[in-house]
Formats: sequence, structure tokens, C-alpha cells
Amino acid sequence: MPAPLLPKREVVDRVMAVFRERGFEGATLARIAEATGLGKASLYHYFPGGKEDMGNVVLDVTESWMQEHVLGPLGEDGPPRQRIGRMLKSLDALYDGGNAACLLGTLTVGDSRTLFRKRLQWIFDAWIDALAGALRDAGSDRRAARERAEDTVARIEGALILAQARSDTGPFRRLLRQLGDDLVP
Amino acid sequence: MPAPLLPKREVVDRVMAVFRERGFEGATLARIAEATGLGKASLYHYFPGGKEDMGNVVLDVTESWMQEHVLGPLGEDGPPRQRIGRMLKSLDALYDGGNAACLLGTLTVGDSRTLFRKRLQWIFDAWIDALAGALRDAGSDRRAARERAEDTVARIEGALILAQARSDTGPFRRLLRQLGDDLVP
DNA sequence: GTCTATAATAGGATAGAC
DNA sequence: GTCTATCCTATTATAGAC
Repeated sequence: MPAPLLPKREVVDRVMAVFRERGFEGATLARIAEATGLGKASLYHYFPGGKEDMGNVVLDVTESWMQEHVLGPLGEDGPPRQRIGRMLKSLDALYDGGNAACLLGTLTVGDSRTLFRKRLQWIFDAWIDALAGALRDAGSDRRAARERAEDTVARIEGALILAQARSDTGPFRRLLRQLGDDLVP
Repeated sequence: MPAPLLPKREVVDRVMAVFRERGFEGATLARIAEATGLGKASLYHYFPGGKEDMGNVVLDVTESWMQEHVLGPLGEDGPPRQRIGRMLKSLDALYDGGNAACLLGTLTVGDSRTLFRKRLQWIFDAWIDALAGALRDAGSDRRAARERAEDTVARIEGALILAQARSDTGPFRRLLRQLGDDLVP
């Protein structure tokens, strides 16, 4: 049996990149094969269930990433401002300063929305819950914290859409810069 | 020659609905045929250039809608608060209180993003410019007006993404309700 | 203006060799 | 673990009858 061309983690990362850039339906096996350097058939070694399998693995990775860089930091004990600051810094890296599309956003379009409905909902809910928790710790009442958390996630997602549509990362970068001060003055 | 089953305007509306719900790549001719009640071949009577043609016609309609319900009102002479209020009311109707996805947002995913790049950019730019103009008329300085306009459009787009992903129109409805007061206190 | 029929290609997936 | 070859279906698009 030939040695693997790439470690599985690297294969998954490249599949994820294709999903982010082209959406679920636009991520054809031909393009994924090209991006990974594997033949179409070889992809079924890593993802026996085909494209749906790929989507789920990519969402596994996304959930771990969220856990480590967002849910974890937000749920810690330190000062809320610092916890939120860590989240913002990680998001800046994940989205490459606004140049990269949001995987979750692209998956909410088309068939993938119904296919991964529960998981998308869970991830967004967990994000909002964790952020609302930090805002409560910073002094907001329950309701205000939740509303500001929802609005914050929406602003981030929307800024990423705008960055894609207008080829302008300015609003996203400004948003991340301002959110630290705005959320916990 | 047989009478048309539907007026062209109605055909275009239904095509647009499919694009909004499924995205450009998910909007297959089979689904569009079903939604319009026309055979696949008949679609080429209305859209000789195929799917790309459909996309452009749908964007034509979107531009007219924006002109009438957003750019027009925002550019008028009345009180900025009223002009912005009219925009918000129209957006609420267009997006069905948050239940309907944003066509522009779905088109920024996948091939359609590059296919309609210039037009998407133009529409978002025009929206932001018009809103910034109204905010300047309400007393914001040039820079603040532009930044708040960008942020507002991002919040709207993001709230629509969230509504799709979480099956919760709450944040979108709350946003539209609050924007009137927040933008022009 | 709409249809049936059909072409040509692309897409997802599988079999089996190595 | 990767490949070539292949299958089946879906997809876009066209031709031509009515």
C-alpha cells in the first residue's frame, strides 16, 4: 500500500478550503481532487460517504476550532474584555483579515443548509450563548447580553459577506478592531 | 404560437425565488422548470443565454427594486429618519420578516460570485452610498456616516444569514425595529 | 411559446488492480 | 492508499415539430 501523499489533517484542510471558496454545491469532486492532489477515487478512502461525509468532517474540524478558540476562551474565568479579545484575534486569523469567506455562511446556502441544518444551528447557538455569557459577566443583563451577542455574530457574518461581494476587507477589519472596546468599554 | 402560460414578469419572479432559496448552483433547470411550470426548453425562450442570462435578468429586477425602494427614498429631500424608515419597511417586506434569504448574499457564494462580481459590488456600493448620504443629512460627518452605513448593511446581511442558519427571524426583526431609532435618534 | 427528443458534458460514486 | 476505468444520473443546452 502506497504511502499517503498527505496526512489526513492536511487533506481535510484543503477540502475545507474548497468548501469555503466554492460552497457545497460548487465544491465538485474534480476541484477537490485538484486541490488535494488526489484522484477522485482516492477521496473515498478518506471520506467513504462522499461529499456529505466531507461536509461532516469539515464541520467536525470547525466545531473543534470553535471550542478551542471561541467557546473555550469565552467561557474562562478571566476578565470578559480579555476573553472577548482572544476570540476576536482568533477570528481575525481564521478569516484571514476578511479575505476568507465563512464556511458556515456558505453552508447556509442551497442543499447544504438542509443537509447540515442541525449542526449549523448548534454552532451558531453555541457561539451566541458563549458570547452572551461573557457579556453578562461584564455587567449586561441577561436579555441585553443575548441581544448584543446575536447582533455581534450577525455583524461579523455580514461583514464577511460584504468583503466577498465588494472585495473590501475594510469593514470587517474595522469591526474586529472596534468590537473589543464597544462590547466591554 | 401558444399563449404564454405566465407573463414574463411572473416567470422572472419565480426564477428569482429559486435562486434565493437554492443559490445559483443549486438552482438547476429542472427545479426552475418545476417552479415556473415551464419545460426546460421553454426557459430558453425567455432566457436565451441560459442560467447566466437568468442571473442577469434577476439582477436587473433587483437593481430596479433597489432603485425604487432603497436608493430612491434614501436620496429624497425629506427628513432622514423618514427616508431610512421607508427603506427599512421595504426591506422587511422583501425579506419577508427574515424568512427569505438574501439573493445578493447567496450569489456571493461559488461561481456566481465571479460571474456577477461587478454587479454585486455595484449594488452593495450604491446601497451603502445612499445610506451614508442620508446619515450625513442627519448630521453625521462624512467618515462616520460611511462607516455606519457599511456596518448597517453588514448587520442586515448577517441577520439574514443567522435567520437561515438558526431558523430564527428574531434578530432580523429586532434589528429592523431598532435601526430606525439607532441611526437617527 | 411550448413541447418532445436528444445531444454532450459534468457530477458523484464504485470496482478492482497494484 | 492510490490509481485507472467505468457506471449512472443529473445538468445544461439545442433541434425541430406544432
